[in-house]
Amino acid sequence: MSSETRWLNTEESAAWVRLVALAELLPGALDAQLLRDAGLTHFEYVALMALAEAPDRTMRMTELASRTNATLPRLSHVARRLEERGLIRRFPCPTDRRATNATVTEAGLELIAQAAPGHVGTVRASVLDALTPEQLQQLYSIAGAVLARLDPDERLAATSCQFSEGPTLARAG
Amino acid sequence: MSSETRWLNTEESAAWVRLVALAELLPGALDAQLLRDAGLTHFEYVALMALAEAPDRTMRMTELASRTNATLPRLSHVARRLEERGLIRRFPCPTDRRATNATVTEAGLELIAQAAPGHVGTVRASVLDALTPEQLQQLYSIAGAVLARLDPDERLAATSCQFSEGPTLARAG
DNA sequence: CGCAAATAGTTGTTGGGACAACTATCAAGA
DNA sequence: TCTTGATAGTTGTCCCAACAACTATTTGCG
Repeated sequence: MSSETRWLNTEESAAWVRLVALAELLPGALDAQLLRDAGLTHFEYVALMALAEAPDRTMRMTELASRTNATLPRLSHVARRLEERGLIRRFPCPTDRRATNATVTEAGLELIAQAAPGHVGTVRASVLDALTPEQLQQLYSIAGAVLARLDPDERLAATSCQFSEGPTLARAG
Repeated sequence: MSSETRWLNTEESAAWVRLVALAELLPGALDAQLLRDAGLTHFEYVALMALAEAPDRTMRMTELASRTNATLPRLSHVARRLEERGLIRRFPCPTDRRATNATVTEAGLELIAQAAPGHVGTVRASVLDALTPEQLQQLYSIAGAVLARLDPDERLAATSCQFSEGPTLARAG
């Protein structure tokens, strides 16, 4: 076993408590706004967004799960619900009959196009506007260092920019 | 309505994506280790720890809920489960018959004393050891700035040090 | 070819958290 | 005093995520 436990000193404890509080509150705040304004959880929003920005607005379930940091069972349940609401479609992959492809429908694109401004507003109001440009850069580095520990495979690192002024959502509107 | 949406620029988007990934992965990592090694969720661990460090190892349900950033219904359910496991006891407050006090039992103290080293190890391995002292200070400031937006009442700010080398856990052992 | 192992996905069950509804008690004021 | 409103807590219901079990297909290899 390990030697004597190295307890946290004052600075470590203070930073840790705040980080835990942040990790606890942030998901709820994101879900609350999106559910209220668009009837989507944050996870559903991210999944639809990932599909919207994929080539042909289509992606393999496994790849989508990886990009959104979800297990395949979780994504499967969510995909069923989204499909029932007409926001995505699923169809078997022609080249690999084990696989399933998912596509955002027009209704799905319209929904995220409608939801995006409010979501970005929440992101700014609750996080980005509270930080200086230096802190934004620091946050990037710190989160990167921690993710290297928490997510060694860097599945999430592959997540593309979800907020570009890009043409995807413009087309969707 | 608001004017044109200010979409995120490259730096903002990159930092945001990482922060979301961190907030998504961290709670699961903490729960996983504690559940595996002590049969406790991270929330249960924090609640027990808060009670262990309270005067008389006792706290009002409302205050405990506030310190752990839980709604009262959530805490009530958790408290019932912890009480069924013999880790806490609940009894009516003598001075206010609406209120309930919760106390950690000896078994509860023993469990967290046994769980604490592993938990601190996980905290170090997954977060603290990945950061420089400067980054630790930056994280403290950044999280503080964001919490001021997410948690304006600063309920969590009152959370005391949960990791001191302090005598509380020593007494518990 | 044929079989074992790995991969892709779905489904069922379980457990926890959010929310609403409810009871009980306290506090403030006419 | 009595009555209104606020406070403290519990309970019930619904929804979502974790996990395990399962089917189906593909791949690797003898």
